[in-house]
Amino acid sequence: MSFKKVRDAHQTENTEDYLELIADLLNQHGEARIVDIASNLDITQATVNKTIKRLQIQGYIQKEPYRSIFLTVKGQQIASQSKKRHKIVFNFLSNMGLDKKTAKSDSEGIEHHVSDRTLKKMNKFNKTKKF
Amino acid sequence: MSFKKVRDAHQTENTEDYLELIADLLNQHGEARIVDIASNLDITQATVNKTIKRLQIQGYIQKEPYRSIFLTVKGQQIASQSKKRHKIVFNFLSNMGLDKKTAKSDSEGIEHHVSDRTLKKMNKFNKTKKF
DNA sequence: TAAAAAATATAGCCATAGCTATATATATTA
DNA sequence: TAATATATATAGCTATGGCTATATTTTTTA
Repeated sequence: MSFKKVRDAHQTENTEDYLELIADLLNQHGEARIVDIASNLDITQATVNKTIKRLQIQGYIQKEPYRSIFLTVKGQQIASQSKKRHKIVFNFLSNMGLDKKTAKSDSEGIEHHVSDRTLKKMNKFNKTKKF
Repeated sequence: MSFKKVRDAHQTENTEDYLELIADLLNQHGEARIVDIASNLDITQATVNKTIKRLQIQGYIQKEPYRSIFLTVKGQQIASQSKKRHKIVFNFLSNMGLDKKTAKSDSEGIEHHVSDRTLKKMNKFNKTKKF
């Protein structure tokens, strides 16, 4: 038994949640502000500020002080992969017959722990309704 | 969008991994030692020692210094619930047609993020091969 | 435009989970 | 039984992600 993969996933999980959300905010409102991220994630602005700083250092986002947030190419790639995975998992859960709320909430947790292999199966099922 | 549930799950995730593993070790070898947990989780004994102390303080395990580990009733309950969830998810992934290795690895990540509602659907599918 | 409100930033705190290095206790074996 | 090996414990470090309180900057509005 090895949980190393699970732990590694955790390291990137928060990053993926942020980047996916930032991409959504940029699409929906043209900008992503700390205050919006905070309210969406239900955490304080101070916490968001700190994480944003890390994401910036790690090269996922680009930002000037007191200005709103943009994704780097690296950040966009992660965000779009993440979004894609999220959609497949959400659709799969929905196709299983789960209500929207459950599918939404569970997919947010599960998306980070699904291998490409499993994702492919889910995707195939979404399209053909067969495994 | 709210990731609060995801974060709450994280808090208990490591706890569940430990308790499930300790239960397995107790079943298989009659005792659960720090050294075994460390090798199973692929982390150092020092880290295990620290976490074990937390689990003890939180009332999940019972332990004397330099002695092996036992689960409290509270710990046993968590371990068995966790094991049950894990099995359902693993079987579901297997039934989807995934190989054992993938099913094992993905189920370890997914088990902590699956709601009761989703679990029921998976269980039903495992039994009837239909949703 | 000046005052008030909102957003952002910073400092300092906590808990968790990793690590290495080292000390101590227990078990094994020569 | 004494020496060695193994297991456990502790100290001290890092990074992360929460928090509150407070400062600063930007935006809004009176």
